[in-house]
Amino acid sequence: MAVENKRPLAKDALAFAQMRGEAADDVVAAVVDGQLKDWRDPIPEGASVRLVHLNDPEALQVLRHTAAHLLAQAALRLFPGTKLGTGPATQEGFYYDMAFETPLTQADLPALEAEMQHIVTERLPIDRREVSREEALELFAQQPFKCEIISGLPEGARITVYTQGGFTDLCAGPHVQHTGQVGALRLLSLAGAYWRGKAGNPMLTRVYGTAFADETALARHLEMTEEAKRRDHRVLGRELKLFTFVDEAPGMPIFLPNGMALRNTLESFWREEHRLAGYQEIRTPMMMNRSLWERSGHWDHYKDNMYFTDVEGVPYAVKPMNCPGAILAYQSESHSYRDLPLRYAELGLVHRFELSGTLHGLLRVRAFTQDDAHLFVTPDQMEAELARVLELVDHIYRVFGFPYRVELSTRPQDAMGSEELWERAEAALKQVLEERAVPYTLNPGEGAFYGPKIDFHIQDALGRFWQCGTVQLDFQMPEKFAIEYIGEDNQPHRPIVIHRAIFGSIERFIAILTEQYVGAFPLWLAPVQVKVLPIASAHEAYARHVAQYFVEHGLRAVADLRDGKIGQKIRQAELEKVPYMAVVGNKELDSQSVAVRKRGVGDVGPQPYRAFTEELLDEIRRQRQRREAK
RNA sequence: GCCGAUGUAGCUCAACCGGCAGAGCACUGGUUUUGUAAACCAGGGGUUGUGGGUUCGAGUCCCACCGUCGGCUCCA
Repeated sequence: MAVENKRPLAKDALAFAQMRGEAADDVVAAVVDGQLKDWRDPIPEGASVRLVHLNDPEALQVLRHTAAHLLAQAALRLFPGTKLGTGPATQEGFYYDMAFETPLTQADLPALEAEMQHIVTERLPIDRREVSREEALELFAQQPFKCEIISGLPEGARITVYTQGGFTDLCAGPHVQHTGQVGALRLLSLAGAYWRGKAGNPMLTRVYGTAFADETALARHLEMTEEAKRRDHRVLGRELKLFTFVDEAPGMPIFLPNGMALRNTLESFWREEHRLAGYQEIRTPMMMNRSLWERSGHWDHYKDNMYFTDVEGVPYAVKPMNCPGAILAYQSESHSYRDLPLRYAELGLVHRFELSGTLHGLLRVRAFTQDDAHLFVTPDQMEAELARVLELVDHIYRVFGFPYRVELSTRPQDAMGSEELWERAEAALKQVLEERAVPYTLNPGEGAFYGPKIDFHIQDALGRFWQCGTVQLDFQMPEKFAIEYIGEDNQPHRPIVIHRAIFGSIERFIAILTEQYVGAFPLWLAPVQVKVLPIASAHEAYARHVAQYFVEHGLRAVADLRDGKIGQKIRQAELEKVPYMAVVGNKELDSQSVAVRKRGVGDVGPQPYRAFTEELLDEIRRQRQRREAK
């Protein structure tokens, strides 16, 4: 039943539009003093107002929120007895979490979508009403999840319900004027989701969909989703033979020669940058006696994510982190304050047990290599050293051209150590960020168990953010292991440890690189940099000679000596996304040259192969040292 | 781990209501000697993820386990 407003609202956005002599039909919300408001909200005297029309960007979230209500309404029409959870709009569309009496399957989606379309054509007006808590509880007596939400609302909270046709939902809004304004919608997928996102709660069925003002915009969005699939690093990883996964080692990638070439390039670049930044490389054991992990606190705080084994009755743990090993390295000799800051870098392969459902290609694995480092510093050096780390992170990310986002994560629930030390550590990280004017967001309660951290999230080509770099302050490990240095006063002092990683995990970084470049890696990273393609078997020896010359001069080159036509060899090299092809036939043989073909461009003309080599080497140098002019 | 889906040749995918497991690409052999995105002919390749069950008969139906995919939770 439609609900009438007993008292007409003061002046709402529609009235406002009419007052200004504008069309009000397609007004779906208003931005009042910078905040998105329901069009039904009264507009206070003197506020700054911008009307949001159906085709404005802000309208999308309003329209999608309404689409979620359409979904709930359709579900109740088709499956009475369905219990409703919540149904918000998202970046990409909307979803609604519901508990169905019989499990919903993919096959039910078309009928559900058709019912939604039907409601759109009904053009049902959407009315809002404010209700008391008692009234709300009565209204949703059949909806236990809604009752839970209502009961959880703070005293005196404004409770609103929206009604369209016979369907009423508890909702804070905003919503469009009538269901006909949801111009184009599509149900996409089904998933399970814990009620209120808590693992102990019942699992609801989440139906995902998306909605737009019109079909054209929807079609464009679906096309972009298709495009996104082409960039998936798992697909590209197989096509380009970078890595593979086997059932025998879930979540543990096998790096194939191409992936290994890419990886080695990243690692040698990383080693060089760290050498210049004053780091020394170490390597620590893959597994160590369990007692070490008991001492470090990992046993208490990280046991569920670790792998264990027994050798001759001695319990061992496979390392999930590199820090204890680095501490042992530090302890191998006594240190003076003159040694500090001491920077131990380690490309450390760690194993972490992750729940099976969370694995995702190279982005989420159970075995990965952290480009780790542990910096041992005096309290005085802490801030300068943190600043140096931020600079190195920035420097390395610039080479890849990634924009990144910074988050400061603070004390978690199961934190180790005193509150006072935590506060000091958090203050130090905050200060360094603020001094350098790095924009960051606060992530309360998300720190590591031994200290707060600054995380670097890199956006992939599809706009998703992944945590890569991390800088963590640790006052705990030095205490646990009682490490020290001799100060100027000839007395022992406790150093502070800074843990940090820049790629984060080489595996994850490679996944992001792959998606970023759609597999077409820049020359310096490409697994095969140049492929020599002989026209006919008569040019085989020359092709081999040229390829060998490339290899001897530091290029990753191969010759395609198969019996086949040049067109076929080119096609294959293009599909393999090899940056350069060097075609050799009679002309090239006579002039000691190669006919250069550039990936994605085509034939760019002949060149003496020696000069071509120099050009490639130069291009590689430039790419590897790319700096943004400051 | 949880919810749902799914698993056929190295890859992408066929195989009706339960009735002889197939194609393209890739691979191997041969023919061909080729000039900028796919030459031609032939051949090999499978205990249909694993283990049970139903049935005269299972890729197909049922159960369990494993992997994968989409999410949730978690995280580099």
